[in-house]
Amino acid sequence: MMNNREIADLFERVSQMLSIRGDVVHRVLAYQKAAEAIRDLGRDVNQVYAEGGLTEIPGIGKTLADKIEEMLTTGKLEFYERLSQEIPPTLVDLLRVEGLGPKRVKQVYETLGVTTLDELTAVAQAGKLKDLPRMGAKSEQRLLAAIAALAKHGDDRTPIGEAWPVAQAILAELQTLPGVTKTAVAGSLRRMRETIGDIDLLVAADDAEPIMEHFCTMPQVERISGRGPTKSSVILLNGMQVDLRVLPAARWGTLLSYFTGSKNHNVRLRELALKQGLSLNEHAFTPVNGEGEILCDTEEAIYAQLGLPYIAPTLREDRGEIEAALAGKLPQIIQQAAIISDLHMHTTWSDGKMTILEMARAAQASGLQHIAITDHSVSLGIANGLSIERLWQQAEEIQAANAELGPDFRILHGTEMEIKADGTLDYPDDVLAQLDFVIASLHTSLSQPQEQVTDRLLNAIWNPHVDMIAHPTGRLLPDRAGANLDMDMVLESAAATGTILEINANPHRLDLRDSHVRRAVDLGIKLAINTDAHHIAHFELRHYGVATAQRGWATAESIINTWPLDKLLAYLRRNNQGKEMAAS
DNA sequence: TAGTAGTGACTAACATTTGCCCACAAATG
Repeated sequence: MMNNREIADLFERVSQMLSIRGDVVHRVLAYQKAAEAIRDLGRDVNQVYAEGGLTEIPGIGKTLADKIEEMLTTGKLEFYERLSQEIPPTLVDLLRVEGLGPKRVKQVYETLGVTTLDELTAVAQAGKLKDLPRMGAKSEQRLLAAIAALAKHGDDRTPIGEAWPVAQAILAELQTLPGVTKTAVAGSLRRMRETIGDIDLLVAADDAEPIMEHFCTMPQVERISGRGPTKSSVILLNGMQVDLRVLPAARWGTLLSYFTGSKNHNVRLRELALKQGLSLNEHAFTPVNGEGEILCDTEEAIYAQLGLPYIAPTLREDRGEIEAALAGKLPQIIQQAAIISDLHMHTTWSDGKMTILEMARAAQASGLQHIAITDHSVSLGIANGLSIERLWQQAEEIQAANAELGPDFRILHGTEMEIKADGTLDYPDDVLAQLDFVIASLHTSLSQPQEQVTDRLLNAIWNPHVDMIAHPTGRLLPDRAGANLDMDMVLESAAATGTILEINANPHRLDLRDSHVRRAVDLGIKLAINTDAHHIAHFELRHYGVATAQRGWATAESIINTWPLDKLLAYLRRNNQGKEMAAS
């Protein structure tokens, strides 16, 4: 049985093979779009197929639905096998080389018989590339350098938590240069995607040259991959690519909008502009037949010109936000300022680095009104999980801390309890009943078969005392995929029981991920944005979680961290009673 | 290829910068 990722990967591959073959762009795009749609579906494609709903997925018509059916039922795709006879699938690897596109790949395949990266390296070293039409010695050397760079750094996307600080540091430096009036992060980093391909930076200044010069000669630059009057691109020593664009401040809005993307969102905006007889680019709106640029110094002005309400960067993925904006149905997405609690954190009682009081004081100082202390449970020995006896000792310390902090702040006593490999929970019900907030989590045996690991999670969800499931899949970006959960069942059960699902704000987790958040919101599931802090410094990671919630179109009402304490406690009480009644 | 209109055919994605070779491919959102 193939899963979403496998089907998306195969469609992606087909799309690239078609582009090498030179097929019409619409066909290439259709497979590309289908790959994205399946990858970000937020549901198991097998389930959708079983319901007969494949063609309701945007971008999936009859032809592609048939192909998905073939893959799901036979595990293969005849079309791909046939295409492979014509275009060797290994050619797709060549596209990863910077500077090699579909046309060149086809050229080296047809003229030199090159099908792999190794063969490409060999012909380049032998000097056979430079004699091809429209190639030369420079191109050959460039390609060899690009192949070396690929081998050294790979082309994997970077987790946002690693890219963000790098971008902020460079931006802070550029900000100090003379003539710089504005700076911004753009691209997928501004849209807060969970992983980042490259860092896009913008600067407003009238004279770009000195800024480009400074940018290209920063000590952390390994090499310059492009340098022009308004746009430069460098590779850092850590392998990350950083692009910089410099334009005058009067064009800031169009520049920021263009560079923030997504590409598909931009295309949609430009289509809308064309319907008004205006061409939109990063410089301005320009009447298609005539003079008179319309400059936009803010993004708001662009959307206003197009007759749309402002669309936040975290929504700009062409996943229905344009249609929603046109219909006046954009969600009022959650804002970080609305958050008044953090319900998942650790202290020195288990594997945290700070005491209960230190965590509480820092949380209060950062504007929160209540928190839950949720140390690990007994069976997670590696994290010094709490025995029942120590749990009650901790309760006393929390009581004392609450007394000390006074009425304006409240510490809830909770736990992050193991869901053990056999599916049982780490504390008995009578213990859980005495806690303010019970989290259940998977940390071990994540690689169990889907049914088994899903059953473990469902058992926890249906327990009357379990209030929330933390980081449901247990994934770690970029390398650990997490448990192979049946998310449809997990989400349906959470909806049925009122069990809260966490959006873990740690940028290596962001779990639930955005597409699952979107689906959870549709199902009316309540969500929590928690930092899972092991140190007060980790409270600063909250914005990653907020952004993920925004990317899932979550409103404040869906996020329990915006609720006052009495509302939260009433919800938890009502839910526990509801589950108990359902169980009896 | 998808979508729409109508059962086979037609239309449909924007707009730029850079490098390098000499008219275009690749890369960017």
